[in-house]
Amino acid sequence: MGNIQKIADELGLSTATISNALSGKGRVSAENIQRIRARAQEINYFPNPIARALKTGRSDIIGLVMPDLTQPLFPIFARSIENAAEQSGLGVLIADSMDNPDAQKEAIDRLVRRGVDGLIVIPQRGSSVATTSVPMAVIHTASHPQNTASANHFQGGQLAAATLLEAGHRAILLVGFDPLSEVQQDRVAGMVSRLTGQAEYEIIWLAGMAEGDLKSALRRHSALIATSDSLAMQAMNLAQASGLSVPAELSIVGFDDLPFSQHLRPALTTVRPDMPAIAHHAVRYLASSLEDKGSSVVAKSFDMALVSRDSVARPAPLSSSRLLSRFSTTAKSQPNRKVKR
Amino acid sequence: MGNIQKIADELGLSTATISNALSGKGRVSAENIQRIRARAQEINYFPNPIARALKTGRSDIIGLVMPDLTQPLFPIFARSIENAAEQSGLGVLIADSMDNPDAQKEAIDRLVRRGVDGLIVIPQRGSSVATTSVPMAVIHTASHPQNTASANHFQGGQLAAATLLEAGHRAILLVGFDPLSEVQQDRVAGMVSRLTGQAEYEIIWLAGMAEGDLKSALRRHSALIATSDSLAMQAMNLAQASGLSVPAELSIVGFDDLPFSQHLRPALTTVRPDMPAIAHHAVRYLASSLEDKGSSVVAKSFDMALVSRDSVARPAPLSSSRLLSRFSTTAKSQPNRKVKR
DNA sequence: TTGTATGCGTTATCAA
DNA sequence: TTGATAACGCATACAA
Repeated sequence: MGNIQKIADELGLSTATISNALSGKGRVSAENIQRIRARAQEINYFPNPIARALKTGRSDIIGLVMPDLTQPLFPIFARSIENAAEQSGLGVLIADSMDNPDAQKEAIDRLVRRGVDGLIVIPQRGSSVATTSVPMAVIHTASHPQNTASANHFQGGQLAAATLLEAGHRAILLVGFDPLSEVQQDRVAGMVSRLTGQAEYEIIWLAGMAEGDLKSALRRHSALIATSDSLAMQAMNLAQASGLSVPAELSIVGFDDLPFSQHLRPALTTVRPDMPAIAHHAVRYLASSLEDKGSSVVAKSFDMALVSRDSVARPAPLSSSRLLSRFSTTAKSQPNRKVKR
Repeated sequence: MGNIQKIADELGLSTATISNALSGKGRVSAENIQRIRARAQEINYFPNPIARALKTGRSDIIGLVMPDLTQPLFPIFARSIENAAEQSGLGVLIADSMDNPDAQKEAIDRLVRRGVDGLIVIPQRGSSVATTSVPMAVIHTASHPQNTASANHFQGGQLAAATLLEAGHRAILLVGFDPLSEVQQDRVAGMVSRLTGQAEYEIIWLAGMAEGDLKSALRRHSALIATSDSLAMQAMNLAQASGLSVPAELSIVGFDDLPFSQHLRPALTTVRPDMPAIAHHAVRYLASSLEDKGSSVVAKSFDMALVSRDSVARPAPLSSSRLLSRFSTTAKSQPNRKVKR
């Protein structure tokens, strides 16, 4: 590996000609293009990206900021983004925003100071992102004003609800974690929109809630949709621990299709975001913002898909084991508190 | 944000003086240092990292190559590495090596061509890493010649085994996935070393094996150690599905402390690698290789720690429910096939 | 079609 | 203590 000067000297040409031949931009004789390309191959020459960046003002590196690299969804994001970016000749610099808005701002600044051309940001729950000096694609929810690429969480919620409806369920528990999360809100809103008038439902937010409350809520429904697979797993474990059979007595649908979901017992039916498409669109948006100032790529939301596995079944008839198990438990039967809105 | 020239003009000084004042290297009058620093603050000046990199030959960016960004362990790695790198003023560029040695080589090359100063590589199962033109820290196992920082998988295996021994178990199943994985081999070797002469054990590799085999093996032991939490989860699910109570009838210990492990029922007792320490050491090694040629930092292995949760109990006495449940199952009782070595 | 010259922003050498 | 200047490797405007 040498530099452009070396090739120029070896071939008795000027650096300009080498540069032109290699980039294909300038007009160079076919013969020289041949020789130059061949020589570059031989010495395994690649243009120094730093020098090029200094000259062109573009580093061809984008930054990826995520709330918490520890989240199980992160690898799926990261991989899709890295692949999409690589296809566009872009490198990906990562930063952990530590689940904290100040740290998020800090992380963004660090990346910008490092000279990234653009940013892909997955914001914290409920936070907005300060604008920056470089173009930014934010992956959030369709309802968020800053959003450029997202899963269609609302449609995903509808899909989950429809699945349960079709299986015959008429009393469905909707389990979220944090009502401040716009993603979770959108998912729940989708579920509600599909369920209204078709089935009874109850919404329960787990953040800061006693486990016993979920436990008793479980017994009042024949099916449950959780806003994430992690939540679904917790609910499944709790249900099974308290003697409820899944899916015979309780059907469960999750969200995200996390890696462990297929290994659950029963394997979890879940709603999966189209990460490759989302990542690709976010990267395309950035790339286009870098070319021309009037970024022609518009915000977009990608439909979610049902991954049908084993955690959904038809509800048990009322006279079945479900009732028996109800009586056998010590949990006091409570009046149904349906939440409608 | 401007450049060094701008400050020089505004203050009527030369760029050299500005540079010296800001870096603290050259000798500049205390008064001018004051003025220059103040002005830099005001206009929010930061040195252009690209220009600096071109001049110094260092980008202050390191590359992180992982087998499969989709692995649940990745986020834990990535976060620790990013934090450690940031502390040393280094950025982290990621590349996905797609669980495929060719792609791994490809990923490394891409990163090097992008101008990273060094690399942190977590190699594929069983693969080695070709040497590169930049320093490289590999995170593997202590027994691997290229290793620079690793969890002490052998000691972790011993720790898991000791835990079970202390609880009184004397028939222990060792569950791995892929015998080609050196990490898994080291962990199992540690278990075996601690168990030999103290208890009966059997080793089972799940890759390409029928589920029924694991199922029947489960019934022949009072406890199980899996080489990863994912495996532990699968085993736990299988055990519970076939009527074995955990931990009353089967104790389980996992590895890695993946995020979902605390949400399992029962919460999984597991052996956790000290990721922050490993990451810190790998980064320190790289940083030191960048300073001086004779990298003074030496390879190191970090002890693993037991995370004690609810999946381990004393074994049930022979006359207890364990035997009852044995008789109640259709699984044909098999002669014990103990594997020793 | 090819070559010369300049500049991107910084650091470093050397002279003042 | 400070300043003029060169150099890092490349891309490009312009001259030949």
